[in-house]
Amino acid sequence: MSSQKIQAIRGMNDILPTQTPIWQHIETTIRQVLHSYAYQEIRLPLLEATELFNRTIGEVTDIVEKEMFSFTDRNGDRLSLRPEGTAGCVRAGIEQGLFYNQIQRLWYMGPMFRHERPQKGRYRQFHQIGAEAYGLAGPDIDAEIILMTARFWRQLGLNDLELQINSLGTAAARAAYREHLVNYFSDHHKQLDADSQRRLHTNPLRILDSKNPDMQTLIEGAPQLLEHLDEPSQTHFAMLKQLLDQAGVNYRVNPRLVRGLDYYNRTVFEWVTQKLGAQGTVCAGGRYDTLVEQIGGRATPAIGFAMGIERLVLLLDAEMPNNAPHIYLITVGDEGMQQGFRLAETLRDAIPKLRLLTHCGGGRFKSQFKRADKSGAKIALVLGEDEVAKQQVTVKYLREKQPQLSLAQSDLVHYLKENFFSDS
RNA sequence: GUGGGCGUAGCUCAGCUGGUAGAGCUCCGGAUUGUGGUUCCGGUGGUCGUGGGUUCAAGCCCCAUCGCUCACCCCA
Repeated sequence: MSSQKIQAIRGMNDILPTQTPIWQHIETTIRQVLHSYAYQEIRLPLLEATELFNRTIGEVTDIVEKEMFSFTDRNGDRLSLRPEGTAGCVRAGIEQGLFYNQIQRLWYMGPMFRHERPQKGRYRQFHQIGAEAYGLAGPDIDAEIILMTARFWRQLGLNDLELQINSLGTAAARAAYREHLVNYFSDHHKQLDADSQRRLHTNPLRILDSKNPDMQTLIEGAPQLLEHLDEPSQTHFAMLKQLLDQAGVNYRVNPRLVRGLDYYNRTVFEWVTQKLGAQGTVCAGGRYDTLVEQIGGRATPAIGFAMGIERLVLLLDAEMPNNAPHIYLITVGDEGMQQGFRLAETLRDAIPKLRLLTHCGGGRFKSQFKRADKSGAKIALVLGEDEVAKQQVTVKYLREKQPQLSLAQSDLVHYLKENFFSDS
């Protein structure tokens, strides 16, 4: 590779035709489930004022300073490519009055951008599908959201994801717990690794997430958030678990499941897999009752989640739906080509579901049949000199032992409908 | 930002102690003048990521640099 060759931006991937069928399959499946819960699509800009993200995640300086795609436009405004969907959704909801004494169940889908070092399942442009419910404070909507995600995996045929849930309580309860935790880890300061000593000052809850094996016994002994929950949060969490139990959804309460940002409260959940290396979270969600107010709206309870499509693609890679054409049309000579085009358009008019690939570029029968085979088509239609002269078409089966046959061109639509598309 | 692994044909990769660049797949053509998939034969395709150095000689050794990848950090 010459260094002058123009390449894609690091961490931004081309999704090639071999991959798009699985993307389409995931998108349509998830969309269908979202509609079955009566969630409504919202489409939002990819670009927002940097200030919007500063307000929501501003307390974590690393994210704002290093991990967003931000720039100054010609007017001198600071803009950022959206690193996630919630901030823009909340902004739009406030701006358009969607939250004013209203309940909203919304979903979105699209690319997000994070300026991080790429690794497996983690890219600079990645794609999320998310859903958010506004205006509901109770555990019932938490359960609805989680049940909906469980249905996604059933519909997609993913059965080895684990649901982990936890409650972070209220901000006040968490602040109190945070003090307990800091005291505990400070007492064992010498056992903390360098990263965790830093976290002690920046985000002590994150120490619980440490991957360092040497830290695990210390973490086991740490005070647990669930034991320091305020009473209403305990009730809320208990009811959520009851609703999940009733629905037959399995889960594991993971007391160490925390969030990097402060605006989360009460319910948090993740669907995780062991199959994707270090990036095992396929879907993550939680309640953020203070976020709307934080961005400048009236206090509005909210819960939402987002899932990474790339990770679903990695998990579902083996089972690609078949998008091969049904029919490959072979023609020889100018007359054949002309009749072929007319015939092809007639077929597409008559059978909208038909995937018909018309040979282009000329060539002899042999090479055209080779391409017909490679295309994956079930049937080759042949229009050579003989057929043209008789207004016929030859039907040859490429995948099964059946003698080829010749039909009048005018009978072809009937023949195909009869044998392959009886329902259309 | 930090650390490991890897850059050789469109793809997957081999290349010994430094001695003229290889295979499989793909693609094109032929065996078969209107019939694919199996088989056989032939062909196209390379600045060995890039730049420098050592050497009679570098894909291989040394330095630098770019890229990919996995992990750490972070995780909205």
